[in-house]
Amino acid sequence: MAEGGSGSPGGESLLFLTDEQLRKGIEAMFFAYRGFTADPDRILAEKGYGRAHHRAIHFINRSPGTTVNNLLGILGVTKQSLNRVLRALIDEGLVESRVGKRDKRERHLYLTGTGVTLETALSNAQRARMRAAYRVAGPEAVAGFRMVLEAMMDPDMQRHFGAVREAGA
Amino acid sequence: MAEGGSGSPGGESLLFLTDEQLRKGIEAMFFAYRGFTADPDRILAEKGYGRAHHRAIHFINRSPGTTVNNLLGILGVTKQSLNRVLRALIDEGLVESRVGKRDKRERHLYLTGTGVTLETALSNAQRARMRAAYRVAGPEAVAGFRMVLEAMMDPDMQRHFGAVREAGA
DNA sequence: AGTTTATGTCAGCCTTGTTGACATTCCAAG
DNA sequence: CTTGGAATGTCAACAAGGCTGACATAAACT
Repeated sequence: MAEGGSGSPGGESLLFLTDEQLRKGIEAMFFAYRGFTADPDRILAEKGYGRAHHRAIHFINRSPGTTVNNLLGILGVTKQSLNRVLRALIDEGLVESRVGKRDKRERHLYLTGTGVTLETALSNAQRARMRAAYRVAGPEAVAGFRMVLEAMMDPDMQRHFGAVREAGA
Repeated sequence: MAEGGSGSPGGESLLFLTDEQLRKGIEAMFFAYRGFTADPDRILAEKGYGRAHHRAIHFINRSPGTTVNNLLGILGVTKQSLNRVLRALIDEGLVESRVGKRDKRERHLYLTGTGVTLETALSNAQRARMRAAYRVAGPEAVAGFRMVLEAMMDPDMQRHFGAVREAGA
């Protein structure tokens, strides 16, 4: 179907990027993102949480002691939206909020034992899916995967990507 | 941080997939998906539409004449949710709904001229972003990217992926 | 004739995003 | 010391877009 008529239809002739090939990339992102979130979503639904809670938990786990403002920058939502989610997590004992030592306005966020337990369950599920995909695709594909994804981010987000700084309380 | 201590920390030794490398893959998906939807989101917001409308428009454009049931399977939402979106698009003249010739229960969906115009704007923006990412990453990376994404999909969705059948009215 | 299928629609609820307004705390500059 | 502004929290209201349940209709199938 409108593959170009020339050679190999498997998507190999990638020097010319036809609209059709780009369309497939777009749809691949759509379908893959759904698969990517499916397993955590199931776990979260059982506990009465949503994807927003997952994101907060993930980034607090990645950078323990991160501040609310920091999280806001990474997650790209309003403080009100984040606050609603954080309040639930704090009230239910998954996240601890400590007043900053140097700057007492800041709140530093940490996962509690319960929080770590949920985070582990979530990321185990997600890692299993990703590991399976990696295994099917092979090592070179993984490198390409990451390279394309990184190039697709907004520049501001590339800054946050992969940076695990411990954010001293 | 827990990068393994051995060789190249850039994420090259991909035969052993450390949790840290998988975490980076997970975050890459998160940040990249945001970048991926950012441009269309801006265009949609101007017109008073959302991502749900975009998805409907995209798949109707991909498979003109597709039925509502078909779309439901692809999009993975309830008919009530989809119907709300479709009603808006039909009322505002972006989508046309034709009663099926063979089976008159079915409605076949088509983009109108206006619908095609918006679709073009949306996919131009998205394709530009993807083309830029592809160019930065190179042809081999693109192949890997697509391979990993396809492996990350739910099996049911792999069925829909890339299939452009014209769905005879 | 009765059942199933495809669709539409109404009502209500939830999550998660938004804006706007306002209070508190507290660092830092004047 | 006072004031400005930054960081945070919180209240209210709203919208998009998911969801469930219930019900209606028309057409197809058996």
